[in-house]
Amino acid sequence: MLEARVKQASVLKKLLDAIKELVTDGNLDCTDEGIALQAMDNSHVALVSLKLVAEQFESYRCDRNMPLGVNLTSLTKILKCAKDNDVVTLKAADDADALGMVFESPKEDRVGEYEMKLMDIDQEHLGIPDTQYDATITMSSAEFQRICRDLAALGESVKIEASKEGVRFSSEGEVGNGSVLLKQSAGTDRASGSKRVKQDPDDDDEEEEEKPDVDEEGEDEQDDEDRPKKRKSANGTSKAAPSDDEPGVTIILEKQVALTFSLKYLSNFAKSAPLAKAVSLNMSNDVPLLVQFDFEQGTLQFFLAPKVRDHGAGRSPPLPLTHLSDLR
Amino acid sequence: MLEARVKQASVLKKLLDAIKELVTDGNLDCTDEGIALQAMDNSHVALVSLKLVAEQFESYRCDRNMPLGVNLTSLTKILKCAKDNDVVTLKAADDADALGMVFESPKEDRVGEYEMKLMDIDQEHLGIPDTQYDATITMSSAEFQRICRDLAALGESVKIEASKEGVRFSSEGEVGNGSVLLKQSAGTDRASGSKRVKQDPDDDDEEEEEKPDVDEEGEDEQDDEDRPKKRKSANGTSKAAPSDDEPGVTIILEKQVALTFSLKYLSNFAKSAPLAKAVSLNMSNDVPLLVQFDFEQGTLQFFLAPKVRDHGAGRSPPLPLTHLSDLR
DNA sequence: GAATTTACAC
DNA sequence: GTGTAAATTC
Repeated sequence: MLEARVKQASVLKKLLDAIKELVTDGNLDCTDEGIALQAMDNSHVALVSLKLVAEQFESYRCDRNMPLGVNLTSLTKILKCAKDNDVVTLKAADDADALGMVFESPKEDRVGEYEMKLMDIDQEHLGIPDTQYDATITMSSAEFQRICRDLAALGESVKIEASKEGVRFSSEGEVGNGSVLLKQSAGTDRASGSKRVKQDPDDDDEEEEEKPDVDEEGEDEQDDEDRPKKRKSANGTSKAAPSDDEPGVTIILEKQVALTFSLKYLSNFAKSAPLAKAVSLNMSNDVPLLVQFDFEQGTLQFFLAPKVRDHGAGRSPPLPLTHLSDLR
Repeated sequence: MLEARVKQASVLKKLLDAIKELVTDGNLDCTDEGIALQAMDNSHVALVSLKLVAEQFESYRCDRNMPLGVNLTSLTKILKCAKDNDVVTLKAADDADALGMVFESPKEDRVGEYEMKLMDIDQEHLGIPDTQYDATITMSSAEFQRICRDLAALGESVKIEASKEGVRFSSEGEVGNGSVLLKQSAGTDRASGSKRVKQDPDDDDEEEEEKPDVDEEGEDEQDDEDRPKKRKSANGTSKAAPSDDEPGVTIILEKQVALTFSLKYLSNFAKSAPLAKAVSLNMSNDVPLLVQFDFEQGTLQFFLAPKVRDHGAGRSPPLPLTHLSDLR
């Protein structure tokens, strides 16, 4: 049996807003480690992977592994019945054909109890390889969303180029061309040589926590320019930039990378911005992009294969990620 | 002749927004006591009864009784020509075939004059019986609206169950089931035995006025729990809970009641929420529900017959209230 | 919260 | 085709 308690309904609402347009049905895989959802998007082009870790629930109990097949549209409808500050308890009996949800107002003077029918979903569970990425960009998720929205007005795809100085997003279309260059924030230049460039979802560090005085090695290249005094610890790929207010831009670069992606999908990924102040874009040539949002309760990852290099002039659809091997 | 002056056009606007979807035409019955409108909804399932009392107008004069047949859609259009803070004067000559409206800005630097054609409407005037209700729930009108909206996403009808501990709204549908339980606020437990459970539209008490130090009898059952310290005076059925900020939930119970109603209609009633912070739900078994909003200028009542008990599984339309006798 | 757009209903 | 209500966006 499952009983998981979440302090703020708003977290779940934001999660569903973030993925419901990409995925309509999926299994909530409940284990003693937490709740995970992994699914291809409806056109089998992108992969969504959500992890909510058990420790970050207000309380969590899951006696046995169970995949709960949910329709995300229905789940969204029911979550709309919760106010943002409500405490949410997810409940499922071992043999349940329904997911129970209890919404309690902070003052405990209102209790909503809802039950949603479950469905059987064949789960092609993809083990996601622990890729070493050539380039990892950490930036404000809001800024990422803005750039996607702006460039989507111009063209269908965006070229993302990561270099030592910064990252450039550019798009071409009928009305015109556009590009946005984000320069790396001061004091965060981590060029090649560092072997910390990896995407490791099992990393135990706290997310969204600033630890300003625990900067490790690698500070030698840093010089104090009169830039915004946001110093990012940038400890690993899967970790978003610290979030005092607005995260700066951090680039960890093994190798220069330039890849082109469908803006339709990136814009969809960017809808997760309310979940986390920072987003990381992880790229290697000819490997699917990983767009990752780390928030207090867990991690939300999106994978998208790059477009083939420039034949078809942006008209070619993104590569489908149908098989696990495609993720390599 | 009629000449009635209203300080705030917004009150009339909110009133029209509240009922225009239910009723398209009706008679404004003008007497020296005030202005009343009573009409069945367009499908003759619900009854709307509005009373604006003469004393609560800024000035009021009505020499002889006259029913002014108005099209509420047209009236809404004309009221949109008034700003919320405008002073509105309604004018009608004794033999008038038109209703005159004057909108004056608070600074008196703008005057709008409008005239709306009247129509002849056969008025089947229903004397509404002064029912004693088994259960009277007073609660935040906004919360009532929220619950109707939430449950309408799940099913077509809602079961309302009033008991001593609280009131439960529940609905069942394809996606799932849902229920909301509101607990009675602390210090307001008024169980059976009290003979103050009646719906009396001629009650002279002030509405929406807190009189905190004039609590009458009936406080004996009250114990001080460490709940929110809103103590409601709960003086009578037709009186909404006091409204410092958010009214708590008050239940006056003669007898436990459980009735099922069409959510489409209840959601429509709930549109009156902007008129009053509190709403009262008055129920007896097999008798139409009374949903009542008390505001400074008067009272707005909605009556709706309950659905027949559970054959047809929520598909049966609500009972029409075609005849007065049905209201008993 | 307001304004716009879209969808539905008359 | 018009007008209103709901959904979405700013």
